[in-house]
Amino acid sequence: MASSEKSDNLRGARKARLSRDLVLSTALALVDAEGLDALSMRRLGQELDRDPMSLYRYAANRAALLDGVTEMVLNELAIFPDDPDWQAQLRRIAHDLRLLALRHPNVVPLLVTRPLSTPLGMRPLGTLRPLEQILALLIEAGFTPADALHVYRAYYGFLYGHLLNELQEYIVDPEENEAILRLGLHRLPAKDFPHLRALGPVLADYDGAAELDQGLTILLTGLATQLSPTHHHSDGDAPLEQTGGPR
Amino acid sequence: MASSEKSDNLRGARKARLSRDLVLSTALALVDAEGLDALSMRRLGQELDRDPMSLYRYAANRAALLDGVTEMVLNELAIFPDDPDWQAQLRRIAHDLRLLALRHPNVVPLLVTRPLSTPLGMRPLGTLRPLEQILALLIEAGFTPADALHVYRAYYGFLYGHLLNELQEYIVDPEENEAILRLGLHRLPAKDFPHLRALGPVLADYDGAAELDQGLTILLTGLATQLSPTHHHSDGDAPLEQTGGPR
DNA sequence: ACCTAAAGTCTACAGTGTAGAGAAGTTGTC
DNA sequence: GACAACTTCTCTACACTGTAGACTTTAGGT
Repeated sequence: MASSEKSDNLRGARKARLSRDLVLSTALALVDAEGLDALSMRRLGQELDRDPMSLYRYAANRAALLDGVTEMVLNELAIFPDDPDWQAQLRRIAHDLRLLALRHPNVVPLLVTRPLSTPLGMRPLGTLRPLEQILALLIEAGFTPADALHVYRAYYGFLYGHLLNELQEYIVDPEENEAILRLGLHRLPAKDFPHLRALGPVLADYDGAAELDQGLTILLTGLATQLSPTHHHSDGDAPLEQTGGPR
Repeated sequence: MASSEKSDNLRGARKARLSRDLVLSTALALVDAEGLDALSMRRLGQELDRDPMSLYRYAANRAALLDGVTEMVLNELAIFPDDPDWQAQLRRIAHDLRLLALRHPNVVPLLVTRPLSTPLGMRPLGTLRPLEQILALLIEAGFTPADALHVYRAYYGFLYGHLLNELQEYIVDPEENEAILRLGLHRLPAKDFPHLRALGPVLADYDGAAELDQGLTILLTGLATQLSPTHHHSDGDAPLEQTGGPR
C-alpha cells in the first residue's frame, strides 16, 4: 500500500526532525486507528518516514514506547487540586477519564496493564501525576494523608473497574452492536446460560455515564460513613497551607 | 528446572498423548512461573516435548490459547447460585477471586484485558460462567433480572478495580518489597510528588483483604439504598424493603 | 572550514505465529 | 492378519517481530 518511500518528500520538502512528542503522538494515532498490534517499530517508522531504528532515540524499547503512549493519554486528563469541593471534583475527573477511555479504547489495556508490570516508583512520571494530584486534592480537602490514600484507592479502583466493564460491552460500532451482540448471545447454549441470554435487550442499551454516576454516588456516600475530612490538620503535621501558592 | 528435553522419556516411556487440558495447564504453569511473555508456541511445545505445531490441534491460535488459560483459571472459582444469603456469597466470591489472582498474578492482565477485545457472546464459555451464575444468584435472591445485571456490574467492576489496585502494589516479593518500593519512590522529584513520597511507609503495608472487605461493605450498603430484592420470590430470609427503583 | 555531538540509517540475528503438506500413529472392519 | 479411515504429530517455509552494533549523514558552534 504505502510503499511511497521517498516520493512524498522529493521536491524540497525536507523531512521534519523527529521529537519524542511527534513519535508518541503518531504512535497514539496509529493505536487509535488500527489497534495495539499495529504498533510495531517498523510500522511506526514507516508512518514517520524514518528508519525504525531511529525511534530508539526517543524510547528505549517497545515497552517504553507503550508507556509513553499511556503517559500521553493521561496527560489529557486535567485535575484541579485546589478545588474545595472534592466530591464534585472526583465526579468530574471520573467522567473525564471515561470520555478519554472511550476516545482511546485501544489504549485502555495499556492503562490498566502496564502498572502491573512496573513497580510504582519506576513508572513514568506522567502516569503518577493523577495519583499525586488526587492525593493533593483530598489532603487539601482535609483528609489525613493515609485516609486520602484509602479514598484514592477505593475511588480509582472503582473507576477503573467501571471502565473495564463498560468497554467490554462496547467495542463494536453501535450500528452493528445489537446485531452482533444478539448473534453472539444466540451462540450460547440455552441450557447453561438462561439468564444471560434473557438479558440480551437490557445489555443492548448501556448508559455508561449514568451507571458511572450512580456508582460514584454509592461510593461517595459509602465513603462518607467511614471516612471524612477532619478539617483541621490533626496532631502535629506541617502547616499545609497553599492558598494562592505557586503551582 | 524442567529442561529435561527427552531424558524423561528415554527408556520406553512413550510420550503421553496430549489433551487440551494438559496443554492448557502446562501453559498456565509456564505463565505462573515465568510470565506471559514466556508463553510462546515454541516454548510451550518444548515444555511438552512436542513440535510447536501440534499445539494447534488444541487451540486455534495463540489468542485462543490465552483465552484457554484464563478459562482454566476462572474454573478454579466456585459459585453457589442457591445460597439465599447473596451478600455473604458475593463477599466470599470476592475473596476467593482475590486469592486466585494472587496465586496467578501473571494471568490477571489476561483476565481484565481479553474481554476487551472479544464481544461478549464470542467469549469462551468458561469465562461467562461466573457472570451467569452470579446473575442466577441475584435473581434467585429476588432481584429483577435487570437489577441483577446492575448489581453485577457494580460488584464486578469494583472487584476488578480492587484487584488491579492491589496487584499494582504487590508485584515484587515481600522481602524486597519495601526496599524496592522506597528506592522507587526516592527516584521521584520531591518538588512534584510530595504527598506520594510522604506516603512511602503507608504504601509499604497494604492489607488487601481488609481493603477489599471494607470496599465491599461500602458497596453493598450503598447498593441496598438504591436496589433491593423485590422478593415476590420464594420464602426464606428477611428482605430489605423495596424502594421504588430510580430511573 | 573544521570539529563535535546528535540524529538517522544499514545490516544482521535470534525470535515470533502459523499456513501447508506430509508422516506417524491409532482405531475399526473384515 | 490386511486394509482403510481418521486423528495426531512433525517438517519446512515465510513473513514478521524487537533490537544490538557499526556506520553515515546532518546540525551547530566557533
